[in-house]
Amino acid sequence: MNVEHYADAAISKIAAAIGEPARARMLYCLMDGHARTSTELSVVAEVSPATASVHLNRLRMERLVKVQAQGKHRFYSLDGLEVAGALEGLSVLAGGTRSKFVPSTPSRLRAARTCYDHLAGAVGVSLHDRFQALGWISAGAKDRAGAYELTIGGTRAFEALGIDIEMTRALRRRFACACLDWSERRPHVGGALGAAILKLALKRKWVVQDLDSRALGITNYGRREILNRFGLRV
Amino acid sequence: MNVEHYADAAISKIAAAIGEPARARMLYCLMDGHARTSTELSVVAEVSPATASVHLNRLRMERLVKVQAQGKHRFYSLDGLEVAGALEGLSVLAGGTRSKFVPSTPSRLRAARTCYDHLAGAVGVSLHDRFQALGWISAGAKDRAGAYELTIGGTRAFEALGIDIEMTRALRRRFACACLDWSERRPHVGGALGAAILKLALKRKWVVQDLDSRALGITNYGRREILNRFGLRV
DNA sequence: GGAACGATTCGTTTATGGTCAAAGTATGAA
DNA sequence: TTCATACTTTGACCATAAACGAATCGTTCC
Repeated sequence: MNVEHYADAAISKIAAAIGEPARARMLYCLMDGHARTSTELSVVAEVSPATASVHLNRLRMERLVKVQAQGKHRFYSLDGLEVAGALEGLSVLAGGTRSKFVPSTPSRLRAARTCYDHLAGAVGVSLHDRFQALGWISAGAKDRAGAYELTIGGTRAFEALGIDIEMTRALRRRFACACLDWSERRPHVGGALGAAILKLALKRKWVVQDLDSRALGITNYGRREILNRFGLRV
Repeated sequence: MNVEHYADAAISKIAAAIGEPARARMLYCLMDGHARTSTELSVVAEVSPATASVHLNRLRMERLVKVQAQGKHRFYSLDGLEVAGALEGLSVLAGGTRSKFVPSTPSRLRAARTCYDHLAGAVGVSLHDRFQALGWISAGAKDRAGAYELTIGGTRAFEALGIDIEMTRALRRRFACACLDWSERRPHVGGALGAAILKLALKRKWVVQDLDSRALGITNYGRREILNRFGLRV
């Protein structure tokens, strides 16, 4: 086996991994920072699940994506910010001066949107910051990067809003974690707690879901509620 | 013809262009910022001139390199800093943390080296600045970007050093131009005059050439001469 | 246990694209 | 003009890898 150890060879392998339409579509889709299953990505890439699996395996070999098993699902996501950085470098070339991939999405996506199953966009980030400022959540232990602990006050507050924390904790997934929002470049609340918050916001009609996109519309009622309850003007 | 107009498609085409070993070698080689002929690049890429030509044509289509015809030579160089930026983004992934392409070249390259057929590196840049300060060369007309004019004093001075200016002018190539030095990020003297200066420096044994690289060694004699003649400590 | 589902592996087909020899074009030198 | 050099284009060949159906593996839910 001929081991290549020159930088240009390493670059070419990585670029080749990106340079296949189906794989590029997957990576581009994952640039919003959240994980997706191989089936979801096969739809995005417009290939069969079998083909998507092969592609994802290759991307994993090249350290472009990482995978996290969760029950019978396997969630794929970009393996680090450097990967997003490299993709952005390429997109600068791709788009000429009109780069900036995220702003190319409708601007309403920036205000509020779903990120897999939780609340993202400017609203998601604002809430995240507010929850921290109010002392409802706090950064978890060092060894569990990005995880959040719920404080006693936070538990009471979320319960008061109508979220069943005990049941949320019982779900087989990370309870609460920092999910990096690519357009905002700042984290919002992900995990089971994030999902519960989105569910609540939808149930209470603070936001309404766009059927064929990840965009969320904030209702006037929701705007008032968020201002009153969290002191946030959105 | 199905026109793709999504960013992921554009990214994949560009990444595919980079993701071929021979092309990656060419691009990586051009990251030092100076232009090379297709023949030179065919050696770097370890393919035949014909194959190199095909590759370079594709890189040109993707706006990764640009070409500048000069007599029967065609000089290829990276098409803009964005390209170097994108390549660096990839090299971060490729090399882990050991990226930084330019500093990876031996530090002696920074002192003095050849740039195609003329003198580059810190010494080349210093001399360029000194020639301007002494009023030997001056920036040419606006419409000939990067070209230099030789002043009357400069003509006398170079003639006194032993450079046949009339003959140098007769060569079918740009007489004198600013050649951007990637490691220094500042220009040195290129063109026929630059080549004549290097030839002189080699003939007078101010510098000696490393056989298997572009590095130049400055002799003690050369150090003294450059100090005496130009007032430069190198 | 077994049914249902998600995901991966295997085997085969197909096509894209890298390769170079040879011919062609363009420029410079004698 | 003629030759030499630098480079590109063309055409034919071949290897790599992308694609999918079918079979398999692994997990969850009755």
